[in-house]
Amino acid sequence: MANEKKIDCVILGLLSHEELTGYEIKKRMDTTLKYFWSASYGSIYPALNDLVDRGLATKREDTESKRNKLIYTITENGRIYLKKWLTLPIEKDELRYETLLKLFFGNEKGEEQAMIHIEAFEKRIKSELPALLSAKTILNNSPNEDDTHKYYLLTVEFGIKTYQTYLEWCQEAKKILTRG
Amino acid sequence: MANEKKIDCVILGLLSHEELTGYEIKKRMDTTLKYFWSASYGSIYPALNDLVDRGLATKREDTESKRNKLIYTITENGRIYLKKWLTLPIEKDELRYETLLKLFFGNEKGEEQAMIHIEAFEKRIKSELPALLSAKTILNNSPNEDDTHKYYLLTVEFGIKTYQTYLEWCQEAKKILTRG
DNA sequence: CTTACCATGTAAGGCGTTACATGATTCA
DNA sequence: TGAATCATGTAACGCCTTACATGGTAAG
Repeated sequence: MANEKKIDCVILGLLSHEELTGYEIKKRMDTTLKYFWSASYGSIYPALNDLVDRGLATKREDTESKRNKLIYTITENGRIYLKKWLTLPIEKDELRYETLLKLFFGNEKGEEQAMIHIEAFEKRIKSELPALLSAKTILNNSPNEDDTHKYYLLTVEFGIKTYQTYLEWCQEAKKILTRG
Repeated sequence: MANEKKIDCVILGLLSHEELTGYEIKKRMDTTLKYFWSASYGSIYPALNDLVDRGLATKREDTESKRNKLIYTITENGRIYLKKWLTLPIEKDELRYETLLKLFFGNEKGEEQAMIHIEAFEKRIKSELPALLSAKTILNNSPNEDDTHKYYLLTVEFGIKTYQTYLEWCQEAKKILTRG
């Protein structure tokens, strides 16, 4: 019962909110979860079939749509599995920023090059922040019966706060670079 | 010439500062770099031998120490390789926080469980922050000839700022959880 | 004298991405 | 009618961690 694969848990988590196709799961990953998690089709589709095999989800064809959709639903066992995982302590929070790695060794190429990386970073963060801010507005204006929005808000708030701090750091970093 | 493996670049970066053994490289990873990068012996030792095979580093036995040390030195080609990598645009900055994942699906187990995860996160951050703060003090009081300390400071500053923000978020998150 | 740490490595296996392969539908 | 998007999947491959294996040295 140990060794819960993260990909299984994310998918079950998403399915605990609503029925979804593999394609839709990928979309959630790329929008809602992308600030703290990611996954590719190459891991999602096999995982979905695996979940069905283990009785944690069921699969059915969508008859209403014209498209060849396969809709996945979480089962009672799937919900139990998810809940169990949720109570386990966090194994790993990992941050892997190539930007910081290159800055750390920045003396080898000098200030100009370091500045380029900082500015690229700043640009990316600035471009992603609006989506988070609008998500917050939407969530605050649409409370829902179950508390899903509240928990979603927790992660959005994390994103906003850290991204704003990243931008402050960019200013500070440029100052450190150009002084001395 | 493309497809620079990150592990090679980190090692070359560390070697660009000073000669090191594989064991010492691992130590740097676990202290200095751990806030934004990590690697295990299982990737470090093979990578080191590979770097030697490709002429990017040299290996020699330490005759002075009583221990069986293998000291690695970056070569001129290694330095060229490193510099080249430093000029390439960042491919990926990745954050993968299981804490946020579990909070996102938190409604399934409720407030109490979510609170446990937030407090565990808070505790971890609080325990790691002092090392960053003391690193900053040390770096500010020991400027060096080459600018390595300045670039190191950039990443330390990033760590301090984000960790402090994480702690602020913890307070905010608890408020969001217990209200409404 | 034994615990902690120094020190180097390998093998198996897990996990995941990338690239490929295919085809339907919607929209301009 | 052609591009974008919807939609599902597989195969190859890469990269890394975990666990194992081994032994020396320093310190209490």
